Amino acid sequence: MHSQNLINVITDALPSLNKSESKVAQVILSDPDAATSSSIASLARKAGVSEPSVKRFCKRFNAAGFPDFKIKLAKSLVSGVRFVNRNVNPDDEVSGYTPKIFDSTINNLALVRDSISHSRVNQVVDKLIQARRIYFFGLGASGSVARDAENKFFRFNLPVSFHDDVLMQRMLASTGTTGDVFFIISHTGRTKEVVEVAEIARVNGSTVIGLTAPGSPLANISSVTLDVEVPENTDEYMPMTSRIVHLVILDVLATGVTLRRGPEFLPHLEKIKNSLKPTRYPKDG
Amino acid sequence: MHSQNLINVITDALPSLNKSESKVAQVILSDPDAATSSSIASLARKAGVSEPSVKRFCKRFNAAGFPDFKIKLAKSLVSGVRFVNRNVNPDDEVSGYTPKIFDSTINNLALVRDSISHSRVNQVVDKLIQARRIYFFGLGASGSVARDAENKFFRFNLPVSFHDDVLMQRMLASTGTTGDVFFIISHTGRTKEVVEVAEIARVNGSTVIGLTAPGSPLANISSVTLDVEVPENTDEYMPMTSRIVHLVILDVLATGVTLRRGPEFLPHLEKIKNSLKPTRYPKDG
DNA sequence: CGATATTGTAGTAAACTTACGTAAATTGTA
DNA sequence: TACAATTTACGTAAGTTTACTACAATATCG
Repeated sequence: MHSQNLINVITDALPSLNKSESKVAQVILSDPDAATSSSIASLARKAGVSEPSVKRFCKRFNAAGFPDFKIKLAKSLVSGVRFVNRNVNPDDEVSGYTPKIFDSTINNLALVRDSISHSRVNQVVDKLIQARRIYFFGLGASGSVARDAENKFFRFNLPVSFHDDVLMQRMLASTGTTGDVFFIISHTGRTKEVVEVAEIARVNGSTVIGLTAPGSPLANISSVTLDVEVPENTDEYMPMTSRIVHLVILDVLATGVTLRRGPEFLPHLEKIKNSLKPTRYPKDG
Repeated sequence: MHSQNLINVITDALPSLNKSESKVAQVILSDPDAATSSSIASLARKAGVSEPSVKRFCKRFNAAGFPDFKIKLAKSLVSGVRFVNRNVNPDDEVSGYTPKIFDSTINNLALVRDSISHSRVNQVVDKLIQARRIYFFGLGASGSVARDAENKFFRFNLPVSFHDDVLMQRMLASTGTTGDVFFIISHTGRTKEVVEVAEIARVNGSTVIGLTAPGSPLANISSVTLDVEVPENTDEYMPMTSRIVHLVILDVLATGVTLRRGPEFLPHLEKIKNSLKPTRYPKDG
């Protein structure tokens, strides 16, 4: 799950490590950056273990040896150091919480980037391409995501709308038929109203695409699900980043649709872009 | 200009290198990834120079020695190869464009994370704390950002609203007074209607916060500006990422306000969170 | 108590660095 | 232009650090 990023891999493996290995892990996790620039000897000393123990630790994580491990660690650090244990503290200054919030968002994006199913994305693009019309539904924060999606997808010359009103959603779902796509966005996938709307839509033969948490009621009832597993908000001060991930996934889908449409579709997009020119102050002015 | 990334730094320095140094540079640039996993000896052999020449090369680029250089190079490879020149191609498969879109978003977030002015953030948090009421305004894609902002900020027990209707925006701006904050979101900062609304608001003594491009008309007329400089969309297929950056900045601001409110404010947030429980299917069920 | 897994010791090989010397290039001078 | 002086570039070889391997010791568990 926490694939790719060495730091996360080590963190995940922590409970399964033996004594000296976990000593090494702790030293590395406490200051990964320092680890990349230290020798096997000094690291061993710091951890209170022997050099071969460090080497074994490296091998355990699929590195050829210590130098190779350091390289892999360094690579993880680029988007990694910042990943670990960077919650906002009540006494943080601006310079403290600002990067933390950016980093946590970046972290979640990277996780989803590495775990998202490409075949699912393809399936969803298929459905969107074939759609007679598309409805984007969401409540609360997901409503904004749905609204943004409408703003992206109307460009495809398709009847597209967004709704954040449960009653409208219900009514529209009940009028849907085969060929209609209901794209339902929900962080938890457990909001009853939302799940019910999805049920109604499916009963009437429409396609339901769920952008939501895997295993959730909404995911189970959808025709196709795009799974987004963003860690629960344990910290009171940390904002919810699933919205952002949802938006980026919609960007991906829009790109997929654009590419399927082929280059002859580009002039159309250009036309829409240019339509806004008269509303703007020119760049020199 | 090409700072940060070692590969770019080496490329830029190429003309100023002497014979053996440029031999080393060429070998490294031709396969940087291989360079990170080879010894100083094998690299020297490949380049047809001596080992100390390689070492001098490393020192020239501010590395302590060859191992240190390899670490730095490895880091560059992650943030370099990934971030640089990863536009979507018309013939990309899902597995091609999906990570590219994530990466470009991540890249822009990282850029803003490192360049955003903390004192500005602080100033804006000040204004928001002192606000009698807050209006979030945006059009098009920025409308969704404004809507999301409303969804975050209503939690602070303040009169907050969002509007994506120009006429409403104008009218509200004209009724604003001292103590009212108009938070205006715009990617370009050049949409005439939006700039006019900002003007109207300021004339009436309200505070205008602009979340927009630096140097833009909107930025110039705002009381405080949060500058977001996201590179122009040269590639037809690349989605606009400024929305995402805007959302994260609003997360930062909301966090700032929460922290200022202090720990006695947490129960209030908790109450709002709990209010949604009855609308959801429980986690086990 | 025996078997297995874990950890450390010591020796060795490899990798990296430093010091020094030679060659090449550059500059100044006649 | 020719030639010496000086600087710069480069390589050799020795020295030092670093990392690895094989094996022994210790701990752990049935």
